[in-house]
Amino acid sequence: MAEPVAPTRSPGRPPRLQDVAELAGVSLGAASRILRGDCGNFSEHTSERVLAAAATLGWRRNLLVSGMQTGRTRTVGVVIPPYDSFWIGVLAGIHERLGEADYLPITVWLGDLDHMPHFEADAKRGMQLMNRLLDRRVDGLILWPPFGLAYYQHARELQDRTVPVAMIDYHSTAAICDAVTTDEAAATAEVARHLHGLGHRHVAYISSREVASQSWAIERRRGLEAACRSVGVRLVVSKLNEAGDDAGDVARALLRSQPRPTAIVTATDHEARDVYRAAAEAGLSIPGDLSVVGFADLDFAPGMTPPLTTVRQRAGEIGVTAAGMLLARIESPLRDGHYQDVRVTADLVVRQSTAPAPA
Amino acid sequence: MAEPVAPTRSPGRPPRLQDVAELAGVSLGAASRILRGDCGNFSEHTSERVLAAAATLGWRRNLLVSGMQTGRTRTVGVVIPPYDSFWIGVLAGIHERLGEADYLPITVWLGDLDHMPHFEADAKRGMQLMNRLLDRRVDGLILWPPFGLAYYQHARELQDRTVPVAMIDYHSTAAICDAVTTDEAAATAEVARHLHGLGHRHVAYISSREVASQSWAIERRRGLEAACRSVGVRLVVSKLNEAGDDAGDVARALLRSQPRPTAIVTATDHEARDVYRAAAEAGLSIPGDLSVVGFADLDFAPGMTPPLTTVRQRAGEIGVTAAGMLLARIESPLRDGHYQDVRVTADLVVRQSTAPAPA
DNA sequence: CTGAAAGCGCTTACAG
DNA sequence: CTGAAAGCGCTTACAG
Repeated sequence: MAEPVAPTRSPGRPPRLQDVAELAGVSLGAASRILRGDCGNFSEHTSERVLAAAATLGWRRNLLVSGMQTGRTRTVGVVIPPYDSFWIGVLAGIHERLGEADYLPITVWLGDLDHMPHFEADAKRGMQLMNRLLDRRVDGLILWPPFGLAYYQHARELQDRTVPVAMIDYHSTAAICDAVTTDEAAATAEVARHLHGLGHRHVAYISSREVASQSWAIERRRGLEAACRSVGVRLVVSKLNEAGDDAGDVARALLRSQPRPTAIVTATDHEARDVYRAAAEAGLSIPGDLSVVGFADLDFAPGMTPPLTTVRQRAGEIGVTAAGMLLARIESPLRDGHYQDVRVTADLVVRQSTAPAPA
Repeated sequence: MAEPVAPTRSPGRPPRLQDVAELAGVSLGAASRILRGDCGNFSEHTSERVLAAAATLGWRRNLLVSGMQTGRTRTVGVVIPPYDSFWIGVLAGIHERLGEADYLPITVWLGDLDHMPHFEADAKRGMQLMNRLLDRRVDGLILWPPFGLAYYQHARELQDRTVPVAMIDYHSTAAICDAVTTDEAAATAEVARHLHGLGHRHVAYISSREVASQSWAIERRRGLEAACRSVGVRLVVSKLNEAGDDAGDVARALLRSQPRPTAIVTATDHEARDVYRAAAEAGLSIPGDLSVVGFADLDFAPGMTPPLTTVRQRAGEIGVTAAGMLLARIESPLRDGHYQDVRVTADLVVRQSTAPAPA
């Protein structure tokens, strides 16, 4: 590959359909129909001339115009935080599925890999972001739950601009839109069985902030409670504070409690990291003195010391599914009340942070 | 936050400007001007009535239309692989800067956190992706180098559709577009000084694939060569194969070589991981027997055992800078040949993978 | 200070 | 089988 040369800026504007039609010697309307494949009744000769003319001039459809005319932009707004590898995986799945269908996602990011945005603090900004998407006439929206809830709360103010929505990781009893969630019940049952099988009878769970938009957190905790009860494991639950920033403190407190749990399960791998740190401070070895189970299988989990046993959420599949559901909804909008609610399997990945309970 | 209710679908279409004008009792043109802030010569009374009418109806500008009319969509195409935390950071910076300017990035992803795309294999697909962006009339493009090169190589076929481009991590001697790169010379000099100070005199460097689009890889290797020469450290360079997948083999070979280097520097933190593995296999301890320096400071670097000494690239700043340059170029297009070439500082982060050279 | 009219680049009934 | 015309929802000279 040789160094390319800066292109000599060609003076003209992009070619218009008019130019193509003239070059091919047909009317504007004919050219339009032929180029959209609606060539039903044109002679092959004509079709070919038009196609050739378009190729010669380098003409390409102006999607802004067709968007305006047809009301469809083949574009989907996505509001999701690029917070960790789970969400990046979801985003990748969305891009993959939408790309196949020749749709383009338009993503609005908040925060980054270091900072999970705390949406509750700033619902107004959320609406601004969604409006920027709606102003571009996206055909649908894939939303992170805090935005999803804001969207529906402001549905009135949105007036006639509402579009189909798919939410990720939010399960609503009120069925307000299509949703994809992880099968929390099955996943937590696997965790409970795994720990029980290793002889653990006294387990602690560090839950996340359990705010309304985090329905997964509530489901995950309840799932684990039910599963532990059914296999006969005692479970002590702690919840993080409103800010969700005290996992370290919670872990330290747990490790000082008497009797000390022989295993700790955390809402996500993030908190498992804090447990590792607290255990090191307390001079406890993992998994010798303490077993740890995370959730999500984030990218750093296999590299932890020891590698973390965790539940792998299928991020890509979740993204693909959400995009697919939204696409279906865009095609056939609104059969009210028949929203889909898909559960995606998660898989327990046993690594070295779990071992038989100390005697 | 109570469970929201599904909105009763309002029957109408979104309000048009016409509706606003009628409600306010002014002409279409007047309403248009007032709502775009071009209210130069309208009575305050009139302005207020129009604004009120728009608010009442929930009218919002249709950006497809203004895009078509003005030729500006306030949208930027971004083609970048979400491959690791460096690129995610770049993406976050782009979103931040573009958002401030009320522009929206439209990103086309290839690959995901697990798979770095190998673009060279599929330039045709690359052009397709860029065309999908151009068809939506993006005002500019921020490109990953392999795409940037393809873009300029196909500039002819793009005809009059070219838009301003900013490239990340590509430095061209031919100055074909604005570019942001890391200050490789300064960064590698810091690495050389650090190792020299610890007494290392025989160092190995594992370079990346040095294909044309990876100009950073070439610069990084040359920078380190020059820096080592100037401080008096012997440097042995190995390059990865075309596929870039043999870092483990290269590391193992290096550790068997005689005399064995006392330190290994790698093109990125990814290869440093392979070195850790190879060292473990060979029964060598880091940093006791071998010091290791990575590059990028990816998210997993601080969590490695031992935590990796590496050069932190300022991903967010790189993204912000690229977006800013592109925005400037969109405002005042094309003062040919005066492309900017910004170097962003990188910072050596000393952790526990480097120590004095064994005697 | 404000309105009527042409136009952005297409699509889509409707005629022939 | 193909063309002339109206229209999508606005913006923007150009008149008054």
